[in-house]
Amino acid sequence: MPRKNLVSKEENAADVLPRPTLRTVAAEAGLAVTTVSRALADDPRIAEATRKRVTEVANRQGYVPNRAAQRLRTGRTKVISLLLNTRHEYLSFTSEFLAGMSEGLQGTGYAINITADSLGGDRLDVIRQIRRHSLADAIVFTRTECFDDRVRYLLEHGFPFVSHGRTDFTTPHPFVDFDNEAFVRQAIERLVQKGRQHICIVMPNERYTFGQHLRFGARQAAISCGAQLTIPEGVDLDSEPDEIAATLRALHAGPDAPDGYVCVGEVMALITLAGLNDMGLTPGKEVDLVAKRASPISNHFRPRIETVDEDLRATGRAMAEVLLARIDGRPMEEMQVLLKPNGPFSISG
Amino acid sequence: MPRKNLVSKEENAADVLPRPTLRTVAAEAGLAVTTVSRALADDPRIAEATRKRVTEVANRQGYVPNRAAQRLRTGRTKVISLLLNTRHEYLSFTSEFLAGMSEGLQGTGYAINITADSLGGDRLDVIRQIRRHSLADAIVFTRTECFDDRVRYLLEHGFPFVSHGRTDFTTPHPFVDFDNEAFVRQAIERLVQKGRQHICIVMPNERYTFGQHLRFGARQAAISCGAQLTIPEGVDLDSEPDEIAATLRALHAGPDAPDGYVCVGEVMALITLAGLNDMGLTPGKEVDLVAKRASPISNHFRPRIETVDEDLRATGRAMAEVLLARIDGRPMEEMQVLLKPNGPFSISG
DNA sequence: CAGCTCATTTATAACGTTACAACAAAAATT
DNA sequence: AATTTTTGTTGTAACGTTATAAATGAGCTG
Repeated sequence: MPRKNLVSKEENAADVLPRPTLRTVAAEAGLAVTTVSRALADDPRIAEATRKRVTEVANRQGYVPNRAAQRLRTGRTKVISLLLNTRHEYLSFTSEFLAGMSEGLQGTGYAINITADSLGGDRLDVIRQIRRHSLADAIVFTRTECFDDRVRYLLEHGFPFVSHGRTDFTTPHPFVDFDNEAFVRQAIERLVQKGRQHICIVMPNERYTFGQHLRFGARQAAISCGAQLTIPEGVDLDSEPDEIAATLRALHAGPDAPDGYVCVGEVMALITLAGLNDMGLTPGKEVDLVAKRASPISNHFRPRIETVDEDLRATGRAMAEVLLARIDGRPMEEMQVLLKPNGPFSISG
Repeated sequence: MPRKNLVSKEENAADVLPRPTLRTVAAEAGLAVTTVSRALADDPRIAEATRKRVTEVANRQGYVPNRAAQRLRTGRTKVISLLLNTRHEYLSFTSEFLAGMSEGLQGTGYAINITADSLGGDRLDVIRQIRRHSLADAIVFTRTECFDDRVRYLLEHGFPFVSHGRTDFTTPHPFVDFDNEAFVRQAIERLVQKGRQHICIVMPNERYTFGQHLRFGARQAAISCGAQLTIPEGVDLDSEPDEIAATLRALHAGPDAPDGYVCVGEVMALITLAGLNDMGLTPGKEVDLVAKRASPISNHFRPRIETVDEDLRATGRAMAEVLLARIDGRPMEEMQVLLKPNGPFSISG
C-alpha cells in the first residue's frame, strides 16, 4: 500500500510561484486591474503603449485568464457540448469527427464537452439542462431528422447549435451536411455503367433527413439511368447487423433480386458483403457494390468494392467553423455547409 | 437572410424566473446562505430538520449549484479530461469507450472534456496545461507505454489520472487494463487445438505495455503448446493498413509460413483476412485466425473467424469508477483493474 | 445563577474576472 | 480663459460559491 508514492514531490520553482492573475500583472505593470483586463481584451479605450506593456508583462508572467472566473462573471462558458450517441457506433465516426472538431477549435479557447444522450429518457432533457444551467455556449449533434425536436427546441430558444445534417423546417439554421444526393447518384450511375439494372440501396430509415436525400437522389438517378430501384425497409442506423443481413436475404429470396448494391457506410457494406457471400454471390461477378467510405479500412474488404469518399475529419472541422460563426453572429450563408463527395470515384484496394 | 428567425421567441414563465441560487433558496427558507450551502453539502454541523427543509426548498426552486462559482471558489473543476488520440482510429474504440465513461460518471456531476493530443508538439504540453491551469480534476488516456512519460509526469506531480494499460514503473498507479496475456494464450491454445503449428501474432509494437504482455503470453503459450511463434516487426497501431498487408505478404513469401494467426483487434483482422485472401489462403482451410473482438461487426467478416471478446464499454465504465476512487483517495487496490476476456471463446457469425 | 460546553447558525471575506460609473488630464471648442 | 469634449485610466461592485471566524442560544455543571 505504498500510497506515499502518489504524493507529489518537491515542487520546482516555476510551480511554486503563485498563479499569475490580473492582479499580479497589474501590480507589476503599475496599473489598475481593470486596465489590464481591458488591455488584454483589446478594448479600444486603452492606449497603444499601455496595451503593449501589459501584454508584455502578462506574457512574461505566463498569465492565462481563469476560466471559472470569466465564466462566472460573463456567463459564457467557452465550452461546446457534443451530444454523443451512446448506441453502438461501430466505425470511426465519433473518433474522426472529434479529431476534426478539435482541429477546428484549436486556439479558440473552446473546449469540447461530451454529453451522453440520456438513454431511455427524453433526449431533450440533456439539452434543456445545458441551456438552463449554461453548461455550454453551443451544442453539436448528429443524426438530424427531418423535423428534429432538438433543432426545434434550440431554434425556439435561440440557443447556438450546429447540426450534422439538415432539417425540413422552413426556418434556416446552421448545419454541416454531406451531399448524399450526389453520392447516391454517382453510385447508381457507376453501377448502371457496369451493366446493373436493379439497384438496392442499403441505407438507414427515412426518419433522418439524409435518408430522404438519399431516397430522392436515388429515385432521380434511377429514372435518368432507366434502372429499377429497391430500398428495403427495416434497415436503420441502430439495426442489429443480423437484422440487416436477414432483410437482405429475404430480398434476395424474392422473385426479382437486385444485382447492384449501394451501401451507405462501411458497416452496411460489410454486412451486405457477408450477406451476399452467404448467398453465394460475388461482387464483381453476379452483382456489384458501391459504398460510402470514411476510412481506409474498406480497402481491405474482400472482394474489393468501389467507394465514394466522405471526409469525416473535414466534417468535424467544418462543424467547428460554423459553430464559431454562429457564436460570432455571422450571416446564415456562412453557416450552411454542404460537403461534396470526395472525387467522383475511387476504386478501393 | 431571415436572421430574425433565430432570435429567441417569447420566453415562457418557467424560463423567465431568475435562476435559483443559494441566495434565493436561503431567502425562501429564512436561513443564511452559508447554512444552505452546508445543508446541501451534508455538513454534519447542520440540524437534520434544517437540512430537510433546505433540500425541499432547493428542489422546489430547481436549484442547481453554479459550476463556475464552485470551481472558482474551490479550485476543483468537476471535469475529467480524456486525451484523444487524433491519429486515425478506424474502429469503435473512442465511441464505445466514451459511452462507457459517460455511463460510469452518470450522476456524479463530472463532465468529460475532450483534449486532442498536440499533433507534432510535445504531448506532455497538453497535460502540463491541464495541470497548471486546473483545466480538469483528472486525466484519462490510452495507449500506455512501458515507461510512459505521461504517467511519470502525472505521478511526479501527484495529479490524478487513470491510464488504459499498465506501465513497468515500480511506483503503483491507477489503471484499467485488458488481460491481453490471457487473450493471447486462449487464442493460441485454440489455434493449436485446431492443428496449427506455426502461429503469427499480428499485433502492435512492443513500445506499448500491452504489446509486451502479448509477447510474454504468446511465448508462454507457444512453449506449453509446443508451437512455433512469429511476431512480425513493422506492425503498429498507427501503421498504414497497406504496410501491414505488405508485412504479412513478405512473411508468407518466406520459407516457413505461419498457419495460424492471432489478430489483436478487428482492423488487424480485416487486414490479415484481406492479405490471406490475396495470397489464396482461406481461414478454416489452409490457415486459421483468431481475433480480439470489440464489436459485433467482426461477425460479418468472411470467411468467418473466431474471436475473443473485449468489452470496451465496460472498460470505459471501469475507468470512470477508478477515476472517482482516485479522486476520493481510496486505496490502490481498488484502482487497479484487470478485465478478463469475455468468455473463453465465441465463434462468430 | 454564573460559567462553561456543545450544537447550530450567521456574517464576512475571498476566489478572479468584467461591467459600470466615476474620474483626471489632455485636447478641442467657444 | 472658461467650457466642453475626448482620451485614458481607476475604483467599486458584482457574478455564486465556500472557508473561516464569530455569534447565538440551549443545556449542563458546580
